[in-house]
Amino acid sequence: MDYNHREIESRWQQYWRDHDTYKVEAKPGKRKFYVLDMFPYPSGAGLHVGHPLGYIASDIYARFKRQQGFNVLHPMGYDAYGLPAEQYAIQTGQAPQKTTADNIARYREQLDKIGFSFDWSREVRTCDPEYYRWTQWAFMKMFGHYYDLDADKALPIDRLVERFEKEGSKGVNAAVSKEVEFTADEWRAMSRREKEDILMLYRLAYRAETMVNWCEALGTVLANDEVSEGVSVRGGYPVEQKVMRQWCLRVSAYAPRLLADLDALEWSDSLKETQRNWIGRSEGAEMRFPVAGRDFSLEIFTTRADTVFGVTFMVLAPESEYVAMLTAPDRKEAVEAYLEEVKHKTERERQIEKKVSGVFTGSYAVNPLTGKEIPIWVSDYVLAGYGTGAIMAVPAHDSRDYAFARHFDLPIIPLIEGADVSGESFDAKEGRMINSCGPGLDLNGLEVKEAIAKTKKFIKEKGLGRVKTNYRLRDAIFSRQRYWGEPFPVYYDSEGVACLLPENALPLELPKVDSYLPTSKGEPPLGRAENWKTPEGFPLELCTMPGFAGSSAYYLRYMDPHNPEALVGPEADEYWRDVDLYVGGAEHATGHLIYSRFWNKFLYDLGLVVEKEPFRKLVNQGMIQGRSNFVYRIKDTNTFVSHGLKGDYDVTPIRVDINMVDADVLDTDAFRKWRPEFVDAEFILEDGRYVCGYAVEKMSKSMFNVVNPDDIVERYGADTLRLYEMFLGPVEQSKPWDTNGIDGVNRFLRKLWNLFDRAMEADNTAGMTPEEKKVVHKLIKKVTGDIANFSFNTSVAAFMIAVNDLTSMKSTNREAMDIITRLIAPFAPHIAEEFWHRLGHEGSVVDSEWPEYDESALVEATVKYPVSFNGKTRYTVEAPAGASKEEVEKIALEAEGAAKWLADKTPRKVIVVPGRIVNVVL
RNA sequence: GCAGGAAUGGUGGAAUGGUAGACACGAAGGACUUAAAAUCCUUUGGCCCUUACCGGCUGUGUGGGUUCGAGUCCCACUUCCUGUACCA
Repeated sequence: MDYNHREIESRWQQYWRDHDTYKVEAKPGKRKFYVLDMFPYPSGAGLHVGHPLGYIASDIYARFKRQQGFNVLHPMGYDAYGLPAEQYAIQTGQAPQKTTADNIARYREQLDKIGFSFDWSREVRTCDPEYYRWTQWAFMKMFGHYYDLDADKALPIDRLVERFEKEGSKGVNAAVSKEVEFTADEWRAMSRREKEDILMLYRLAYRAETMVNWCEALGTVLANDEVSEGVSVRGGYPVEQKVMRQWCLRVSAYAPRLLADLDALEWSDSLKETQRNWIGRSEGAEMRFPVAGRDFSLEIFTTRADTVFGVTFMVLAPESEYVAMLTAPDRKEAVEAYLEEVKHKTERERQIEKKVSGVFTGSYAVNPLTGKEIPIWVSDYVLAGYGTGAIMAVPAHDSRDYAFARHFDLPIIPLIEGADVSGESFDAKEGRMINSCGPGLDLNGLEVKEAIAKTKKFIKEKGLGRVKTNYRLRDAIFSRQRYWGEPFPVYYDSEGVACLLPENALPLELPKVDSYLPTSKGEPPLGRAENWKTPEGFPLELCTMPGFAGSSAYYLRYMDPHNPEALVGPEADEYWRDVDLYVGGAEHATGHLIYSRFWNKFLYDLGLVVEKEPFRKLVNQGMIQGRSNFVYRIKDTNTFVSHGLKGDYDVTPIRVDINMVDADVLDTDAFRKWRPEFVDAEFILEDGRYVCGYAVEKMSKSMFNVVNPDDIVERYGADTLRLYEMFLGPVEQSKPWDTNGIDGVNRFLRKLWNLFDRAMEADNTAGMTPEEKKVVHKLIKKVTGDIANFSFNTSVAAFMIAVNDLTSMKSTNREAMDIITRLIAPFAPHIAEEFWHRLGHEGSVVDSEWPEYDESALVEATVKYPVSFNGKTRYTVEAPAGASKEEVEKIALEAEGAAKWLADKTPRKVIVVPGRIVNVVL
């Protein structure tokens, strides 16, 4: 009987469906294991061979754990809200509800063909009202809480109101957008509107003015990467900087915990490091510089308190509130001109150009340590969003300040012994201080680190400022002027105050609209929805939530997907707790993986989840890149020249569909038929063939390099696809897709099939021979270890070796086949299921027991000899079965010289092979 | 600039500090076949020696170091990838 993958795979997939094989329930008392994949965005292009890479790896792991006796939760769903569906809707008028549902159906069909062990009864879709009611619910909870820094957790906003009523803002230590001070009496005297405005500064989900890229023509906010040189990438419409009222999440309040809890996670160092950088903790001091002739001070943040004696000017961010306050009347025109210039640049442009620009305000600050007056400037190299939006400039020891000082010819005072600042600044935090002595503080001769500590202490004692830790992590902007997302459960009352809908109004369903464009008044598309108001007639929020909203807590919903009372019920949460293994791309390092951790910590503070971190172990699978092919058109002709000859012509490379190319040789007839403009194409061939060039790029439809897993499954089978994707190399590594090796993997499965067939025919009921036992147990040991280490390519290789060995020893042993069936079940579940039933077992191989290996089976085939050594020590030499006693002894004795360093140690075992010592075991 | 990672045959890639190149692809040769496909066998890092598959030398980006022994550990450098970037 031949290996017929089509028949086997469709039969067992049907069996799994019929028997609900992958359905899982919480079983208190049984060890749980939660394996999760980052759920996909169902794009119109369908899955390509890169998508399943991580899913296959996690599926193998999930099946392995299940065979080891764990109760494994392995769900799947769809991150269904997103921009592409909306763009498509705008272009075609098709409802995103419909296109998304179609795409999901297609994804499901493709996923099913690969034989994953997902429990589909737990599927979630972020665009499903029964799911997103919990996204809206979480938002409401965040709106209703603030972050108390003394309790170091989120507390109900009512508690804050109580304190305000009793004591005003005094003693309240909370994460806040802007410090405000008021007494209890003042609070009580405030209007409702005023109180709400104050509370908005504290809420974890809050509305605030934020700087955005606004494109008038498109009627929407654009991300920085959607803007280039002041115009929108799409359409080329002008874009300006604009302050807009946006919903935000106070993620920054959790920065210290997000940083601290990173340590205990089993994530890759690089990913943890990326998150640490993103959170960006820096310790420093906040200092006040009095403004000359005025009764207020400029607050700045610095990590280099030691360099105060070298401050020769101050710089404000253009958006800083200080600018208006400090601009002298005679400088007003110049400053305003500069602000206008900056306004038309995007933040990104400001960063890329790096052209030094700025303007003097006409005001001076007083250096609190020297009493000297220093000019205050405005420049866009200072960011409004970090620290206080103002800096003290130390040109000798900061490269940005240095460039600015050189450009505007401001003084530069070196503060570190031996630092040459004639050509560039000396930024390193090392060396001995000089020129740093003033009234009350002398830093001269101190090391930089000592000087920083001493200065911090000084400014604290003298009341010049305070020690402060800053974080780079900013609050997340949570509004989008788009249609295809979760509506906010928010309305605006007659005073314009943002209010929550009652919880029983959830889910607030996304209404139908007739067009997905902004309204003529420039409102988001929801402005077109009929009756988009509360029963009382108050208008509902028109923005929707961003993509990361729905993906922030989906892992919790899988635990208890049909619970109508809660996102996750306490029993389900107590049992499943957290994700033991999370597999997905590293591109989410600073997005989803921060937001999810934040979301989880918030729910943890509320006592709704038991674990403070959602993802215990994380594996980032590499990307599978595409291999694009190119043809070379000679400029202004319809003649194409083969890759090797293109150097002789002036050519334009054009991507061609890889389906028309076989081993880089173009099918010229197919190419002529591909596009009307190529019908008359002429070719200049080499050796009678047209050879294409190639490049490794992202796999994408627009690059014509997409390989569809369905085609591979159809031709070779799902088991081959699964094994091959694992065999390509380490899961974590990115690699281009190439089909060259796939025959080898398919050949292996056919060999395994034949080996099994012969074993069944032989009807051999004897036990394994020592040789068979050795092969099989070596395999158990290797595969068990490799799966645990996520090293699937080497396990596939181990299977190949074992099958080759058993084939060449003409093994027909059923016990050996039984063990191999269980071992290969996670990798190639269809063929394993087939074997399992042919071996006469009941039930699915999914529930078979993972084999234990027998160390003695491995040692048995190895000879051990006692050998005397140095006339004192006795130890054993372990050698392959083939080596003779004399040979081994001789080698061991010859190695005596090399082993002399062992003189005062007692070796237990020296492992040798003919020719040299391999290992000395102490 | 900063951070993290990587560099091994024609290719993808293996190697708890212990026979480098597992396994696979590709290539070459052979068997079977009218032929092809499929399958099977042999060879396959480089160089050298030999009638004799015996043997030798060399070899994991470069230069040093630690070690009886280094692809692996340490230092410096080169190149590439990935992330991030005026964060004071």
